[in-house]
Amino acid sequence: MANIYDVAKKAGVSVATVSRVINNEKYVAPKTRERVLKALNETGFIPNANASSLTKKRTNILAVVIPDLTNPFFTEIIRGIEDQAAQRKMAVIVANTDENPTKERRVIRFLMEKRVDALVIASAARTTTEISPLLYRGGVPLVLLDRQLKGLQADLVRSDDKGGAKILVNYLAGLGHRRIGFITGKKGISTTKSRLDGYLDAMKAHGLIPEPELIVEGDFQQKGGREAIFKLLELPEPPTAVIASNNLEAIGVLGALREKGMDVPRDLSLVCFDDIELASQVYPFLTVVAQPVRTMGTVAAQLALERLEGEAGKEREVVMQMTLLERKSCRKV
Amino acid sequence: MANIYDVAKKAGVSVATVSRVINNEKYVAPKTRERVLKALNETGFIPNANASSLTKKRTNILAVVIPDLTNPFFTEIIRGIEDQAAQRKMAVIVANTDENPTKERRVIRFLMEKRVDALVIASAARTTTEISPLLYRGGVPLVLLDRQLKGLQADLVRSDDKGGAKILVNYLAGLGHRRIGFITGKKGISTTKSRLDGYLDAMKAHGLIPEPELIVEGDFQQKGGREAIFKLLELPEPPTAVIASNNLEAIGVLGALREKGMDVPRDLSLVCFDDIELASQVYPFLTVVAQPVRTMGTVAAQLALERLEGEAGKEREVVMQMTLLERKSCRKV
DNA sequence: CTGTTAGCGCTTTCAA
DNA sequence: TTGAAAGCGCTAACAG
Repeated sequence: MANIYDVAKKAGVSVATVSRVINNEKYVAPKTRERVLKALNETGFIPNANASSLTKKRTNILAVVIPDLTNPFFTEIIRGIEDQAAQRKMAVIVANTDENPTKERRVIRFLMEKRVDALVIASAARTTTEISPLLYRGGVPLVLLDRQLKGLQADLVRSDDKGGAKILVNYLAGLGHRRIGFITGKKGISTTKSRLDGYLDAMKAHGLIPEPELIVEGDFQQKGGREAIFKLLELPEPPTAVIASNNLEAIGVLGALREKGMDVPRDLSLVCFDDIELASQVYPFLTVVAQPVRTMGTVAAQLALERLEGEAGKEREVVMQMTLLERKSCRKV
Repeated sequence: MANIYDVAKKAGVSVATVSRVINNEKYVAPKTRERVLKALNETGFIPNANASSLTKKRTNILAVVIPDLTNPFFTEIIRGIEDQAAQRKMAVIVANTDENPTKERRVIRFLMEKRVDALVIASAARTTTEISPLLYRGGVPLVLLDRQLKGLQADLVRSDDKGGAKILVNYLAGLGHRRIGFITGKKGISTTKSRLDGYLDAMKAHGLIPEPELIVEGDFQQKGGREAIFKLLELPEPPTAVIASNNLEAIGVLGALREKGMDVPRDLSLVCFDDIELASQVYPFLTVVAQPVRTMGTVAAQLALERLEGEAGKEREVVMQMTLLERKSCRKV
């Protein structure tokens, strides 16, 4: 492949001039520019961004690290990030960690080695120490998305998880449910805790004792939802309603219930966090509390890019409100 | 940030030695290695991959370019690609083009500048010329996914679109439908044409004249499906069944129908290409022909990486079979 | 306006 | 087993 010297030779100028043309600098005589442009075309030159980033100390990459690429919650967020990045001429690259902290470490390491300019991450890590040394050393603008990492000095964009849980409990209690089961998220993730806390608070506020047996651990995946609901159904006195800590868990529940020949909402009421837009358009079924996903993406990207452009100062936290989308997965009791 | 010289100084060795340790080469005395490792740690050194790729001429990046990150069809494929890439220690980065050829051009250009090692792409381009010069110049192993680009010398992994269309028509005809509408995909995309061709063939095979008015242009997006179904419903004699060229179009149709107070399948039977796994688990509704998405991803990655490892030879084409998933969106007539 | 030249951070001969 | 030094392809003073 042609390099800048080939182009320079062909155009009869120095590499500096070619560089100027490539980077659209002024102070190149129109005629010279033309000759260079011609040479550029003839050689089929494609600049080596790795070389240039070596001197420029900029890659123009905004990296997004998310735990599950097949969860529409995250892909919608990415759209928001892309919108914002495009405006600043930054390229977005996406990396997936599969909710796997080890994989996440590798991915982050990789991105740091590539010297990406900024990082937006919904972390699968349970403790700050799993990734923070890497992050600090990199010294890259960092925005935490959806999930907080305590002690990590970084901007944070999240939703009001506690509030969301309360909305859900209030809704179910309003329908007359008293035994409300709760499937938690993945252990160690901040949203898992907040959502559970919100559930506990709201239960108490309704005078309902949240019995430990009603709370089962999940993993933010279908599998966890599936296993959790089996446990709940085995209870001497099973819940009449269940809250899943995210959309995928709810789907796991639905699948398990179907196998058992049970019907939602006839035999059990079900709600969860996070919408699945496509599904709800196919058939508006699942009642959920939704987050303003796209906006969360935009805001996260904004924060990251502001830092890049030199905004110093203390880390900021942006909290979004959740909204109840009532559909048909619950019944009065 | 520390560079290799800082480490070398701290360890009291030359940069060459440090480089050897970083890259896990042999012929480093155990003692020396230890000292270097120590210095590596103390400095918090993170190698600059851009610098190393300059000399190594390898980035260890497999790039995936897809037209719609929110379409589960594509995200599932990515999973397959990731599986395969992980085995070869390649990192996967994903870029989204929004079905926009211009954006796609920019994205590809960007990836070529970054000198990614291989490219898997479901192209939004309508003509080869839109992107091929770029691709050829880059000289990068290239695998086309789902969508063919005629004249582009590249491996191809796709499904039997014509066959899928036939399955769908046969199914509907079997239910007694004779006026079967067809919403095409985005103009200029290979799958759009193949699916339409399959529809036409199959209709004829059933002795049904595929009237032009029954064929409406879509765009592989919800919007297109929505607009198309409005047109079909305005027909003097509307179809009793409709085939959408992909999952998102079908969802657009469903939304439009709901607004009109129409019910599927009571008032209209609906089928489409490509499954939406999550949705079908929430409520198994839409009857579709599905492609073995995950496998398509793995195969695509395999082909790409084989080329990278020197496999020369003529371009290969892998064709997958489609499967009918019968659910509840159709009725007998 | 243009060219020369010294890096950017790392790898890779080549000698020792 | 180790180090010196010449690149990899580009940018950024600096001088002219």
